[in-house]
Amino acid sequence: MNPSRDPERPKAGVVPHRKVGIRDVAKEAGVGISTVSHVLNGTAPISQDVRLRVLEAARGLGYLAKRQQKGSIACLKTIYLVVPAASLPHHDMNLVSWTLLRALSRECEERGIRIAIHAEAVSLEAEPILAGASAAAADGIVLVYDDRSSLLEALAKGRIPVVLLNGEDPEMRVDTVVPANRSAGRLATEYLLAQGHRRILHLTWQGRSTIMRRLDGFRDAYADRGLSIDLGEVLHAAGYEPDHARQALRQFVQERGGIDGVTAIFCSADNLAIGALSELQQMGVAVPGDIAVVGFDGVAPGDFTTPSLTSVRVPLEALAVSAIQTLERRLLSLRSDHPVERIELGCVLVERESGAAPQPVTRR
Amino acid sequence: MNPSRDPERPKAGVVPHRKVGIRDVAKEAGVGISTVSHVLNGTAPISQDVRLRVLEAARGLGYLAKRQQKGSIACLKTIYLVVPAASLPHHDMNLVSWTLLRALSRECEERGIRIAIHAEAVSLEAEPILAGASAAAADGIVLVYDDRSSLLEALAKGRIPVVLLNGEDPEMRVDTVVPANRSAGRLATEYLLAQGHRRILHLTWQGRSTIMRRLDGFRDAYADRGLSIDLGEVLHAAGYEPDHARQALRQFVQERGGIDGVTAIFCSADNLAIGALSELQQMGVAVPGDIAVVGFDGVAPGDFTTPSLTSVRVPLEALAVSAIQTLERRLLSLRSDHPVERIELGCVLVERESGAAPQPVTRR
DNA sequence: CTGAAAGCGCTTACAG
DNA sequence: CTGAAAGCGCTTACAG
Repeated sequence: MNPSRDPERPKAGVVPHRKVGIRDVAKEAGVGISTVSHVLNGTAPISQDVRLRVLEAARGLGYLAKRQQKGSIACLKTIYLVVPAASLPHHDMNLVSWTLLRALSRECEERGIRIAIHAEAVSLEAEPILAGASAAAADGIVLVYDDRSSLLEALAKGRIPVVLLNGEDPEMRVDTVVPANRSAGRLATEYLLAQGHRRILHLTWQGRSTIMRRLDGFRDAYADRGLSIDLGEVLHAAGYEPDHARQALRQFVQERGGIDGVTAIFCSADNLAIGALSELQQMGVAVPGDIAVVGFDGVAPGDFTTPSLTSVRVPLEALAVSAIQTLERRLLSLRSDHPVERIELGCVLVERESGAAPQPVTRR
Repeated sequence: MNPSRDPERPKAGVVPHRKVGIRDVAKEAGVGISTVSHVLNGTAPISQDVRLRVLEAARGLGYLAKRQQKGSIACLKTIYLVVPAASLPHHDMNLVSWTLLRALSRECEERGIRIAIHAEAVSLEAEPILAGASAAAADGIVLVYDDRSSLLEALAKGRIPVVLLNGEDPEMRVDTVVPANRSAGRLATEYLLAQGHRRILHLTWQGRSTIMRRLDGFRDAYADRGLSIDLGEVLHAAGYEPDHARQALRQFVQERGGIDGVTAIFCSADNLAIGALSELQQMGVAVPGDIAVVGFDGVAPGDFTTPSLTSVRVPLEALAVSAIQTLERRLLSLRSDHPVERIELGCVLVERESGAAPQPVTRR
């Protein structure tokens, strides 16, 4: 109708909110300025029709989001970021960390939050962390990966709110934000089971609590279909790098005198999947023809490998945003007795070549 | 200093925000009105000292919370509340439901959100729910307890956002808010283990997925101390009422020809604990002298039983608030691809008489 | 780094 | 149920 509008495009992340106001929304929705106000505040009975039109416009223009954010910024000026240096070097795990940290810093930049980074001595200890956070006048601490119980215990006793990102606190002393690892592990496994695979190898490593949840999900999927978990097989690599996967797979084949009936491999990290793919290729095994491969992380671009890698995508951007929001909420309700929160964000399976069914069983 | 002030009392829930404004905060903090604005928006470099004073005042007066809420109200006008009628009658489970639903309706009232209740035919079916929500012009659906996979599947396909409260969706199709059952089950068990108990009976029933997580936590606690889970014992009652607990316990004693070395009972609901207490009393067993008893829910007043019941308190009010907030966030980010959220809220152990150590082992 | 004053955006009686 | 106009609260140059 109105030719001069380039209509609603929130575009996930790139919100162009130069200065959207209530008047823009009114114009967009074709109503009066006060009507918008009434809709937004529920201060007058508005017809369903107009109400939805206004909300639609407000959401589309990013006004709703803008208004939402306004309240929060207040209390969070500086965050103290604590990351084990050990998680930074190395291959793709690195890519995951890197993407997560970039998302975190982007979100902070957008909101004008300063980030102070904890310079780690040898390993992360509570005292220097708390001292550092204090010195940096930080309003909150974002702790990534390291979820040793003693560390969490000590940090929780400090006066600065802590959010643990990508780690687990089974004793719930600090707020936590993690991908729904267990649920996603199950999802990936079920994807393979639905294709008819029964003997699936779960290739993983034991370094991190969160990774073990993917194994839990692997087992869940079998249990859910009433299948014996003994049909599946769990193989622990010595680490999370492609070479570790190769070694583990090679040894497995050696010990069993072959692939031992396995028709699919579900890896707990893309890195491992990359290693598995190359080892399989070397063994002359066709993927996905002979063996299907599914990864986990979904950070690397899809055509990074041949065949392209079917993988579970972890919502790293959303995790970063959620961590900040959780910190904000905690700051907002300080001294009130709001319970500790654990937030899990769902992952989605990105279907590409490596995990495809040998023949189209499900559809056709 | 200022004699006319009745200082900050956010008082969890009963926020008396008649009309707190930026000027109230300024007066409270003893600064200019624009300084407050600058602190809240980060629009000028403010000294750490003044900044903290202002934030303190803003939080204390409930201004921060008020401002936070403002943004949200917009999109959520009506919620469609779906509760299995079967969960409403009966004893204490009832008390739990009742408290949860009251918290939900109080929160909605405070925010001017209308609640439309789904009138259930025989059992909850997706189609009539979606139709009813549409007819009620609801902006979102709050589904309580019922987490059958087929129901969630169908509801997730509707166009109205759904939040599942006190239920589980392992496949993560809808946003979920639950108490941290597993973590709390572990907490309660660890509390008993720390007192020296080794042979603990977990008295539960199999009706609900969320309740089974408390059993998981029971096992976690043993595993965490490197103790064999065989030391513990799991007893499934036929239902969640006190009588079911009594029956189950009686049968257990009969079969084993005694209490079989059990020195503590961890019940997955206060209701069961109440039944256990009365059965133990009838058997002439002293609580906590001979056997310690710990419940789960923490809704009933502490002196409801003799001895008073040590129990895990589930944060029902916070759960209700969180469910509404989750719905709001979903509405705010509609059409953007924000991942599905699962939120767990931590529970705390309320120590009273029934779970006390026979002799002070831990302290002294 | 802080505040007095001008100005703008949103809210709020009120009319239709 | 909707909008024009008055008014209030918060923000924003700007001075010190």
